Amino acid sequence: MSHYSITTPIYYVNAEPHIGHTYTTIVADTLARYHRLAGDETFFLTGTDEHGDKIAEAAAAQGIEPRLFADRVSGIFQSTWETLDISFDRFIRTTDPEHVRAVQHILRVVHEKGDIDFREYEGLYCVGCERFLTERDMVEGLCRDHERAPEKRTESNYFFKMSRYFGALAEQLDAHPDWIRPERYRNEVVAMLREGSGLDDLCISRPKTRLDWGIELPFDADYVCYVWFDALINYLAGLGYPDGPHWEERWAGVEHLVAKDILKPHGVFWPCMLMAADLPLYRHLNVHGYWNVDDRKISKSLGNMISPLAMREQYSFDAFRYFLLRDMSFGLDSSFTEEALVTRINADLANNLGNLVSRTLNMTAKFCGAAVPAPGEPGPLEQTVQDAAGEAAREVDRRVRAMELHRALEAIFRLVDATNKYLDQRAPWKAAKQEGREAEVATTLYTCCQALRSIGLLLSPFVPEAAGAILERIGATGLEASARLPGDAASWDQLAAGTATTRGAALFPRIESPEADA
RNA sequence: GGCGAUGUAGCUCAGGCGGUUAGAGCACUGGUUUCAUAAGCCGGGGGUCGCUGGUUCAAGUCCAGCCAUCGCCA
Repeated sequence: MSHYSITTPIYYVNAEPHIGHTYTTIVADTLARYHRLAGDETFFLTGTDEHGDKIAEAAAAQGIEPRLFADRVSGIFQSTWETLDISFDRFIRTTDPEHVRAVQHILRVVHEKGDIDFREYEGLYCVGCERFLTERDMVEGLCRDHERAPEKRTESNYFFKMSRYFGALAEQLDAHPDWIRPERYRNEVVAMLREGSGLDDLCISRPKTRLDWGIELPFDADYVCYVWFDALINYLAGLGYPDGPHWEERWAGVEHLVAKDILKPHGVFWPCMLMAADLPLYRHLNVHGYWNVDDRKISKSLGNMISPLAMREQYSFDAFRYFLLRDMSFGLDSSFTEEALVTRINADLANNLGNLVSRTLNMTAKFCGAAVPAPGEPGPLEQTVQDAAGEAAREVDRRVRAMELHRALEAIFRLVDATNKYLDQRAPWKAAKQEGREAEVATTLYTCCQALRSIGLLLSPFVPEAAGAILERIGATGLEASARLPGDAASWDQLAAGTATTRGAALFPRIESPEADA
């Protein structure tokens, strides 16, 4: 039994779920569902990141405790994913006791190893920002945000001596070219590690006098752990580290999924931390691009964040899922527009897939008594459909494992096209009007039902609800729970003749008014 | 300023180690069908493969320079 674990980043609770969070989560969900169907022992981890000054400030602005604020927003994330039927196995919060314990455990290990230093430094501190400023925070010596002069201050903090692992990290990147993928992001990390790129040891603490909303350092009660050293460890804690029953197997098969903005922490900090803690590295870091909306960056002020619940309300969540998975080339940026969404839904889901389901089941009802017909001997045309199913199954498997979900969907739709074409070639609506061609009609519709079985299985990780409906209508209810991919999607003669079929309403109705606004 | 990525039909993208008339989907368009969600199926138009120069018998495919866009770093 091979293990497969997939993680999303833990989402920072300073915003509610939008298209960016949703994309990452859907990709992870699709991968998790695929690997479960492929027979892997699968674990899907997501959650929320809740510490830090931004949350402390946001809570203060509302006059509530940080914990309460975090509870609220974290609750929104969790319930949103539940509403959307995201199949996560664990929703971890950085405020969970297990997480706190794991962070303190790693801190202790790395500290005892001598990889954490206490250093005093002097810098320019802005009282308004409550933090030290860097060059880029200042304009003509003044704080960019507060337009006041920062004051010189000294402070002491703990530093993770990360730089001592840069050599080993560079070797890892060299030895495993696809460890960080797509390649463009691997190249960026390689560049970060080159001499003179300015990457240095990592400050991992804040004095409690300045920030107390965090995890206390186990070796100094005056400090809390800061940002990445806290957040990244969720990946271990969520799998059961350090003393849960399965964390080692789960960890051995772990795949991280992140957007490109957090490449550095995941591509550099995290592997260095793991090496310092003498833990194995993750299997892959998979990096995707940004969704722009109407060709602009998403932002609170523009109000173009795109709520997944609103999309579900308006188009069905499967349709939205399909669009996101199909229209973004994994790794590249992509643009969301309502128009592109509607075009996709109509062209692929309504015209090709939905209509195929509809015409197949209508004719099965009309000509075969609403039951899977008993097929006769398959001819060469039937063979082309079966071949197309086999090819789709193989290609989907390859593409999913290479993180090319958009290409996997493309492959499934080649099977849909092949089936539509086959149906036209056989034209059972004509044959049904002629004497003595009943067997041919039965074979034709049986072949279409078989193709729908393959399509339904292959599609189920991508659009679970719609795929389940397809299988249900051809009398294979729940098949996706027990099937094995890719093999079962290519196997033929699996439908029992006589099983009742259902016509059902349009799976994906055409959307006629593209001017609708979300 | 340094490093890197990208630039292929109106749009979104494919095009392992260079080799017949450069591909797909969408969009557009001609035909056809009626089982079906006015969907399907058959056919068609449309590209100086960013620009310039070079290597080669042969280059979107290799090299150099330039332009544009973007990213990372400083």
